[in-house]
Amino acid sequence: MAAKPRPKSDAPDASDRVSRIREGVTAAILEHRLLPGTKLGEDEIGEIYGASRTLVRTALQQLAHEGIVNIEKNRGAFVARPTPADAREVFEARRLIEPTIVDHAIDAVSPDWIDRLQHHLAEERQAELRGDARASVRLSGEFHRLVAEMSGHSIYLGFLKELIARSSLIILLYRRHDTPACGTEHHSGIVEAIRKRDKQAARAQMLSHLTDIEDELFLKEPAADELRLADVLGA
Amino acid sequence: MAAKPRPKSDAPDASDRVSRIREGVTAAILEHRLLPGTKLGEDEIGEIYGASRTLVRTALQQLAHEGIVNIEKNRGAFVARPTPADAREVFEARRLIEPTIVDHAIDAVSPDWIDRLQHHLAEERQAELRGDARASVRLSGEFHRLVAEMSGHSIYLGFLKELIARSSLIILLYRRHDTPACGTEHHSGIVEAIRKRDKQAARAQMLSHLTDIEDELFLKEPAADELRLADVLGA
DNA sequence: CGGGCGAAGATTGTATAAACTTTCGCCTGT
DNA sequence: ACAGGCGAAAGTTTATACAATCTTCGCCCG
Repeated sequence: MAAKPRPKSDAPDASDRVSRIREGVTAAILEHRLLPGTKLGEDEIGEIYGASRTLVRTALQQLAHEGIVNIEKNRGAFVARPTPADAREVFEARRLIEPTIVDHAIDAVSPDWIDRLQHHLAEERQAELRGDARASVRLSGEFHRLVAEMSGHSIYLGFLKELIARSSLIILLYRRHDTPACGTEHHSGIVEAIRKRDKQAARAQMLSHLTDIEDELFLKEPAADELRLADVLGA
Repeated sequence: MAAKPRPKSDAPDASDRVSRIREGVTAAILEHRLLPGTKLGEDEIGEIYGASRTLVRTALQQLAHEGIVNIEKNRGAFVARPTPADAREVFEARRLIEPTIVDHAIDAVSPDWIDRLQHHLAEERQAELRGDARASVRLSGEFHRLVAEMSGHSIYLGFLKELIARSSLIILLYRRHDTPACGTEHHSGIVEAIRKRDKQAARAQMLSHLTDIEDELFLKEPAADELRLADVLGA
């Protein structure tokens, strides 16, 4: 069954050079190493990955389609800066989609998947324990992606990938305290519900988890740091 | 042909040459003039639109991301051929998202929007009356997009655009009879419910409308025409 | 001394050319 | 006659060169 005569074009083909660039930049954004508004010069990135501008451009266009990069004509690519309105839309969409995703995940549950989830939880706890904020942020998002992969719905998975990436930027911009981005114990509870095949509980916990995250945000028009100046003057 | 003297227009995308290609090809696919599996050669398209392969390639990559074109490495771009499993996922996603969209549309209702919807219904009826199947197919999809635009949710709108485009391919491949793709009278009923601000009725009618469409499909593994051979041998 | 104009530098947008992959016809050997 | 492989042709992928545009900084004028 491992035979893959024709790998689907959507496969996470890590050997592809464009994908390496895209995933590298995505990781940097999701780990909050690249801040919103940062200019992503084509030559600059090309130098780093040893690729020509053609490939860099392709990768940046994909990221723009995913909503985590803005491309301004004749000016270049920048890490996106979601507005509070964007933030509300993203979380509303997640509250709509993710409960349904866990439903399907439970339909597809298997010991193998439970193992994967538990292993992921262990990684999350480990990162949190050693105070690795970047890994924590990344793993928090990956948990949700893992559940979506488990559900087997490629459409929902694709949508959720976009929503998670944007959420990471939103949390960076608008969170109130320095609280850990995503409560690991919430994830643990969701895994428990999945293991018990308790759809009701899983949906409810996922929903309240998402609500908790959004409640930690301060979604007022003045963005986050010193950059509201740019917003006020640029609007 | 001289370049368009529109130097400062920050129009969304309509004046962009890449967008013209993308929208042209999209329209051809949505109107069922380009059939699934059709090869989309870069030279071929470039010739038609008077553009170099660079721009064509950009457009095709965007279409691939939207799911209506498959790009096979070193082989080229082809109009996508959704599987029955894809079809079920697409319609499940639509049943999840679109009722919520009409809810928001009702929150944003205004006489201007009602006018636009009514005008669209008139166009639909006109196309159906003169037996213009291609226009009917396109307008059916555009109705749903219009409601999504009305809702003001850019995230939902983006998702739905993808789902509508894929739906058009699915309907082409799997519909049972030559019934009109999308009942105009259903749309009319939905508009009425929106006009009356009756969320309950609007949601219900949208849901049953989508269910009706899916029920018209024959989603068995042997795809449509002669191409199941490729599936059997390729699996 | 402040502000606007203009040229140089830098960066992106587009086109073209080189390199590689696949495909298909044709030829040879059995 | 047919299977198998060689080779040219077509097409895609990547790189590079050129054109257009924006930004920056210096200079001149008020």
